[in-house]
Amino acid sequence: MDTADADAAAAAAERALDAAERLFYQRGIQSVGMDRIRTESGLSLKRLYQLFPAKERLVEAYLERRDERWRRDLAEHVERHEDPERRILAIFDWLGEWFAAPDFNGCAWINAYGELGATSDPVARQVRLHKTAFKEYVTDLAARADLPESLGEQVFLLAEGAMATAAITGTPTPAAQASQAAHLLITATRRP
Amino acid sequence: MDTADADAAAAAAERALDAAERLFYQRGIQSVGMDRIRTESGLSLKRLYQLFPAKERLVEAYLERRDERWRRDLAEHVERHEDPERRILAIFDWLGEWFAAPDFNGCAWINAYGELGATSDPVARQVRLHKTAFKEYVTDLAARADLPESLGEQVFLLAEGAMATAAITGTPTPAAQASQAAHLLITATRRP
DNA sequence: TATCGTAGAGAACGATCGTTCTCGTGGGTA
DNA sequence: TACCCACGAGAACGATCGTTCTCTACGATA
Repeated sequence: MDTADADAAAAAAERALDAAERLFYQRGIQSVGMDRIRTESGLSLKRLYQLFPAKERLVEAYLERRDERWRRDLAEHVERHEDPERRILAIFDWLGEWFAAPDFNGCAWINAYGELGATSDPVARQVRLHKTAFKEYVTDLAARADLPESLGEQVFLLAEGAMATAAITGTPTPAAQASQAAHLLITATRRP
Repeated sequence: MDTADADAAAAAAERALDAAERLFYQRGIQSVGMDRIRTESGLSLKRLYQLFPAKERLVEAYLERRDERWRRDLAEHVERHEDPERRILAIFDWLGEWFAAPDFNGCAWINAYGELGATSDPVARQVRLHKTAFKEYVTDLAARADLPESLGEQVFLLAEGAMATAAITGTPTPAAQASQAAHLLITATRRP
């Protein structure tokens, strides 16, 4: 049946992406071979290359799927709050929980850019897409709180700095520090 | 003569590090082979391995030498200003000039951590050393401006976010945005 | 001048990696 | 039942990379 084939392919792609995400995020992209992904996913190498004709495509798909989930999870957390200003600060609560998770290993896109941004245009493009989407989400939250776009951009920079620093230092404290800074910026910007 | 040998070795190491820095910073570490560094430096492979017994050592030395120069250049720029608060903002002027340079390719340490932080302890250590030194410099500037350590940490996060974002977007604007945020934080923190 | 040690140029080695190919098997169809 | 094809397992291939080895030439010393 045609739809059964499509279902099987989709399920196999999910399994491939699950393994790829676990390995790429934890150990970096270049240090994980396709053989390892085959072992971890249980798929044959032939099937893997049918689904993703090159490793680069698998990397793209990994970043794309993670982007959707990452931004969805963030939005779900943020929208548990009603107050528009509180929603901005909720970003940093969520980041703090993420930083403290045992498998936290920094921002997947900052890492991927550091690793392949200079050599792979598709990867660089995927990173830019994610970061502009995240920045737009933050400036959107600012606009809904009657705050200028400039504040959204500043909060975005704080979030980026917190992610980079939490990865390198291995502590979740940058989230709280960035939250305090965002709070100060909001109150300083609120009434000019 | 003994000292002549030492001088020659030091000069050769400089040439190796010059080539390594140019190539590693621009194209990433893993995508540059030792053969390329040999060609670019004009040194023989044997001499290269006498000076740096493994590629990892050359990477360490690259990060270490760049750290010294980066922080020295920053300090020289900052200390052209007398006012302690102005000195903090001068960080972002310097970052803005750096971001606009034609060969800017992000923060060498954030990039190196994304590429090798998970697989190379010496590299991860070198990145942590650089970032803690930079953070201490910023909090020191804050202390000299009678501002709390928390402000220094917030300014540090803004600088990190600006570096990561300038790399990914390819524009120098994050420096100005971070500078505005730092200015707001300073005035909001100055009188409680 | 004859010799010895050193250094450079580049071949060679062993490992790894992305990708493709071969082989064997099992299930669906006439 | 006999045939065919699609798939999985894993070997194989070609390229690359870090590192070492070989060979040759040269310069200092007795």
